[in-house]
Amino acid sequence: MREDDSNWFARWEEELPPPDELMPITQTLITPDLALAFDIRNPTNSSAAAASNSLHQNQNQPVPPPPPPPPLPTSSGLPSPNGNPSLATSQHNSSEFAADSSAELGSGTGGDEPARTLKRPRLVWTPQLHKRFVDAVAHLGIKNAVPKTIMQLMSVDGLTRENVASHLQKYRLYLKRMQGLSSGGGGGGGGSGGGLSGGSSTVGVDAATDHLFASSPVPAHFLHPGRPPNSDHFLPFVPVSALQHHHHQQMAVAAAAAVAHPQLQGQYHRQLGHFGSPPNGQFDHPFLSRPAAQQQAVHRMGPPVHNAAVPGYVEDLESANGNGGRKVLTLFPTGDD
DNA sequence: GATGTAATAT
DNA sequence: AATATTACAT
Repeated sequence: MREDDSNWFARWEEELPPPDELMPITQTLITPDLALAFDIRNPTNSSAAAASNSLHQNQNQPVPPPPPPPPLPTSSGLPSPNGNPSLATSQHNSSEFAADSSAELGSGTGGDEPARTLKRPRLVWTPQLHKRFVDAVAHLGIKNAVPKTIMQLMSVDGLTRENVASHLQKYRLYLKRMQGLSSGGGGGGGGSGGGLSGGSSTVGVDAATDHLFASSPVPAHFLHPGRPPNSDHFLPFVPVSALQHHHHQQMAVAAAAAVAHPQLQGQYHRQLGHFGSPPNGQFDHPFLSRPAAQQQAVHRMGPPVHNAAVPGYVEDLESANGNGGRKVLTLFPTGDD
């Protein structure tokens, strides 16, 4: 029963809202989007990456040697690039600013700005993004396909050379392995799923990111070194710039970052490249399980390469970020494949 | 410095 | 598991 109202002051503490109901004040002070406006990011990337990232890679074609990809008229109206995975399970992610202000007021603590301490979230290689990658490699040719150039060709903002390098490394292993156990079958290319399901018995133990790699057809010449790609057959590389339609404010960002722990992790999020989307209605999966699915009902042009019905690669996005609670950077896929 | 590769870390 | 990071050789 109630004691005495006069004693309320004795237990005022109990009236306080539980910790889980508290929201850091910093949360509402500065929105992530606002943060973007100031281009707060981590300078860990090399100048090249930074340059490429910071600037709009409009018609800019930083790829001197290789054959210039012809602009393809992608009739994709690009409805709304909002097919954004998880955008802001925001909680106290703006910690950077909190730290920032406190740091400044606190008398320049060592001067380590959060902006410099920020770590960018892990990149999530969506099938779409991977395809972009493959296309880039295909057009560059195996020889010129080095991280830097690939990165440039991909024109995906936020993508770093290391991202590509890491991915490339794995991808090469994948190709290697594929050559081993698939000469004619097409286990490799078309994605006849059979190729990789069996289980790494032939060559070494490698196979982890295969689903991803399998989601995108592998250009033939990848497996047969010694024959230069005839010309440009595929790769409707569409200069992202072409589609860059800026209208209202900022359209929802393409990247998503989720924070989980109040660690010293700032959040990074910015407009990530929404690469062109060659019309295609093949991959219009509801990419996300969340109420934010992206749908692109475009039409396809022409299948340059035979691609078997690729199994809907619809891994739960959750599986990617559903882990302990690391934040992940997801370049949103512009439905195309 | 950029790259390739293996090993290791998160 | 999927990426990132590191170490070392090129």
